Amino acid sequence: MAAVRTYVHPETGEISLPRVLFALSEPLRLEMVRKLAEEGELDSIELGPDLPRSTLTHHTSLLRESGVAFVRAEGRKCMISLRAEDLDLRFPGLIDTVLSGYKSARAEESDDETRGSGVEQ
Amino acid sequence: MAAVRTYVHPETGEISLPRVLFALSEPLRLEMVRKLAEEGELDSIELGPDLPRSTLTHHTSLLRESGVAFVRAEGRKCMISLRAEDLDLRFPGLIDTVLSGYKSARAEESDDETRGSGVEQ
DNA sequence: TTGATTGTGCGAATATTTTCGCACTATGAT
DNA sequence: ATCATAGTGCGAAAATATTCGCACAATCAA
Repeated sequence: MAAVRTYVHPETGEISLPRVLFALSEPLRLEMVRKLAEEGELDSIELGPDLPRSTLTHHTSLLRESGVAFVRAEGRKCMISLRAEDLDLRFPGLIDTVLSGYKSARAEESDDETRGSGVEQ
Repeated sequence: MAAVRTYVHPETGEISLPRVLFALSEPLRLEMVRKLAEEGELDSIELGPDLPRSTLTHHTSLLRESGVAFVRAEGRKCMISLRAEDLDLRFPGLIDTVLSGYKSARAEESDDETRGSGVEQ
């Protein structure tokens, strides 16, 4: 037999704005969310290849508990996806504006690096 | 003479997304930001009438340092305003979507209260 | 069944945040 | 000058968050 791993998720209507913002305020998690938005469902190792496992679990749990991510067991793996539709129902436009702001700030940073170091491709 | 109180603010281009999200992830500060958005410039006491002064200073400093609020001395008072234009230049739409999400979640909560307690106005 | 892989949960160390009293400075009113 | 008011900054306590080793459970493959 098999006690399949299950995960509890807040319902869409119960997702709390401060908790979502808090989840997104951590650079590591913000980057995870970007990956999920761009690449769709990922297993947790793809989400944080260099992190110790227990640290990874910590962050994915936080994303799940805050309503940002949906988690399901798939064999040994742990598949994670962004709850984009739910978030958009609950807080319309939020994830999009956060991610596009993140993207443009990142683009700017790599500009800086390129100019600052004289690196040219 | 008089060493007038001055406040340092990050430039628009230096405002960091995680820091802004973190600033907004605290319920107390989120409520402050809502007040600032709705009522315009306020002095710090209007922003947190029931808070101890040093706690108030802590939160307004955090809002200022994260680029969310602009602070200026006015006599003895400390006038605080939302850096709405700067934030919108840096992270277009962010503050609006956060505040409208906050508003609708709040509306829903008071719905709950009303229904739950049978209170009717 | 054995072994390798993936994830979980505990517990402890560390770091960060929050709260707030208190002494102090700046300002304005009398 | 004196007094009351508003705000700041320090420092300490408490609360939270983060990191991660380690033992363990679940799954799959051989």
